[in-house]
Amino acid sequence: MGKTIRDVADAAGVSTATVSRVMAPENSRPVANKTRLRVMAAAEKLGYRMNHAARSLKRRSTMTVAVVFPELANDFYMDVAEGIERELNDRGYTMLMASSLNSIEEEKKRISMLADRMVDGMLIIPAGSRGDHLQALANRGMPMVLVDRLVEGAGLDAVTSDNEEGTFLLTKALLADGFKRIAFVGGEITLSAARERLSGFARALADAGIRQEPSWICLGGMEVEDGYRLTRTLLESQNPPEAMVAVNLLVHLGMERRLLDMSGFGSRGGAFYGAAPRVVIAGFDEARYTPFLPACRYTASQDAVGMGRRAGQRIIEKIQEKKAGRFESEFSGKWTRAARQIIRLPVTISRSESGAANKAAS
Amino acid sequence: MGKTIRDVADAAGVSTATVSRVMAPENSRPVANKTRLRVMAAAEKLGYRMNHAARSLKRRSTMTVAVVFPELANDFYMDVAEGIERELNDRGYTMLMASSLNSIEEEKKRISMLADRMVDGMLIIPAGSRGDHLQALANRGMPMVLVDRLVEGAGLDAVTSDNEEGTFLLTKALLADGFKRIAFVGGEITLSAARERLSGFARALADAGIRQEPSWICLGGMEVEDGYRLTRTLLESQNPPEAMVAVNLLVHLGMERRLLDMSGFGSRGGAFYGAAPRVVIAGFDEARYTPFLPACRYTASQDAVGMGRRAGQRIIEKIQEKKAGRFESEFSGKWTRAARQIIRLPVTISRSESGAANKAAS
DNA sequence: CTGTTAGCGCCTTCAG
DNA sequence: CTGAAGGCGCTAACAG
Repeated sequence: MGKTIRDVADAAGVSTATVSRVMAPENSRPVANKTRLRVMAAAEKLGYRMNHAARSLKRRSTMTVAVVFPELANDFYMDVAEGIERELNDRGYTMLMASSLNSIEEEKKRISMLADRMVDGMLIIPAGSRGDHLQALANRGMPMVLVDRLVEGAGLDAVTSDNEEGTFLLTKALLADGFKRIAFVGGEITLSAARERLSGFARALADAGIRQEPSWICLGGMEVEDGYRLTRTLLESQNPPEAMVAVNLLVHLGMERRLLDMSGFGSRGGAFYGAAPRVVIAGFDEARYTPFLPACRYTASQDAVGMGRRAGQRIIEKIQEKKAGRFESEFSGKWTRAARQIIRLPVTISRSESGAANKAAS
Repeated sequence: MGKTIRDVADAAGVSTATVSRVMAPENSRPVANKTRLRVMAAAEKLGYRMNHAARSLKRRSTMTVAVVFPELANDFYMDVAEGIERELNDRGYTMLMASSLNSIEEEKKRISMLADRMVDGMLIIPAGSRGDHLQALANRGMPMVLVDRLVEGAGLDAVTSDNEEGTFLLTKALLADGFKRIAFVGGEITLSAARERLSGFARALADAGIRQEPSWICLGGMEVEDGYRLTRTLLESQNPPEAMVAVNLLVHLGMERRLLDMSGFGSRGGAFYGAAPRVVIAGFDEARYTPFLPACRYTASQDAVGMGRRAGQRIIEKIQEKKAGRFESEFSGKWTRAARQIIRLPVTISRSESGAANKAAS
């Protein structure tokens, strides 16, 4: 069976308290160097492994942070995840990941299950725009920070991108290229990121003194299918645009897919995108395959890994603030809650160098 | 502070033992229905939440399974992850995910850290082909099953795809289309999946009575860059092939990317892939963007989610076998280790309906 | 600097 | 069917 701290203590000829102090240098009294070495040797020899359940029970802390994603199979989120994991690991924490399957109900379940597991804090990419359950948990003392998306009701910390600026730059770039008839495609308007992106789009048009054509604001959804559906409506209308801004990469994919289908390849072959309306797309997010999206002209990319790292840092800060706060409150009864903090990371825009229709058009 | 089982017991006028039995119906003595209801009501009213650390300490089981991936930002693995998570959740387990960053050293660290956390079992997609550390942990009693990739030294259970059959079918399809000069591109030969795929390729050629041209076996790596690099060598050789089988999707992407560059778009424009050698690719794995890969003609797709579910089932089986086994051994001193089990899921092959070069060529 | 002691919250025999 | 009692392995006072 597993060796315990008792075994090590006996083997080293010290008390369990001393072993404990050696095993937890961070927040413990100092131990004489000689003793420490003796203990460590004994532990090594016995193959002693800490029992984290016992430690957690006593310390009321698991050194674990839960991260809830709307879905796992998503390039952007997984880059964020890599960032979070690195940051957390660097600081001695473990990451617990879960998926809410894009459902608020699932999100609630997962979150309460994770809370029961005594995670020290939570990083959430909300599945929806309602955040009462999150707020409630946070108010009951769970350190929490939102990632990528904000939520209604203004209490929670967050780290996200400067979405508004992203679409602003994207749209400006299209305008600079001479496009005037520009549409905005996709966007679950209940999601903060979508609203912000639409807003940046509108601002760029306004800046250029261009009136928004209502039929070119094609909201509705953040998935591949949505881009596919909306693009058809848009391009088959009386009044099609000559350029489109995609709310995210999935919608962008759907749009490209529609263009591909409209080009008539499925039935009769021909030049690539030849028979399709010549439309250019500027899109949010980037991936290894964006060079192959023929209509893609500009991309705005977020620093996903950076976002993860930043979120990791922030949640650890909050966990430690809480620990300190608890100490304070036991001591003096005071507990000053820190102000809400929303961190926005810059996005970088770049021209797609290898899009096909793109090049053929220029 | 958190309510304890004691509070509930008092509120319901019963003993803590009874509350405990109500909270853990699975493996406990029966409780009178009236009492049960009273206890549940009290728990509800107090907002009682189980302390899992305490339960784990006592039960020596955390109802947690760790999953170690070589990397998180990978479509295929994350589909597997979704499958695992669903299965685990359905059975009351929690998934702990970690990334080995494609490094065996990191893998070792993560695994021993996770083992310390008292996970009940582990699902591993090995970072490399050496598995001594895995084997060792398994021998010390940790339930473990490999996913996607096998490992040297033949002790560990696994669930993976029928890789050999996948490339066999892919290659056969190309042959049926009349291609005879077929290359195999990419593959870290230390990884079982790569070896198996190469083997399927070779078998298809042999079946067709075609001699393998050594210079068309372009091994080396599983990443985008590898496909990019290898394709150049291959196509600029004296003796280029007319079709290529890609070992996986990342390599495939790199290959397409090279074709794109060789088509001369970067510098002079022209028809899509027009100036590039006309080559067709058959690749392993599929994604939402494969329709946009111009040279792609066939794909062999694995059931990633199914693989995850199967792996989840298998590890739970092993965890329960172990529990039963422990009981046995206390009783009679016997512990029959079950035979090794390797589960192979079928792959399905399909023609890429919308590849561009593809269509133009036909 | 080190040892003694008293639990953390829950489960599980063993009695009743 | 239910209650009483003794830990699981570790930590955090409090003494020495």
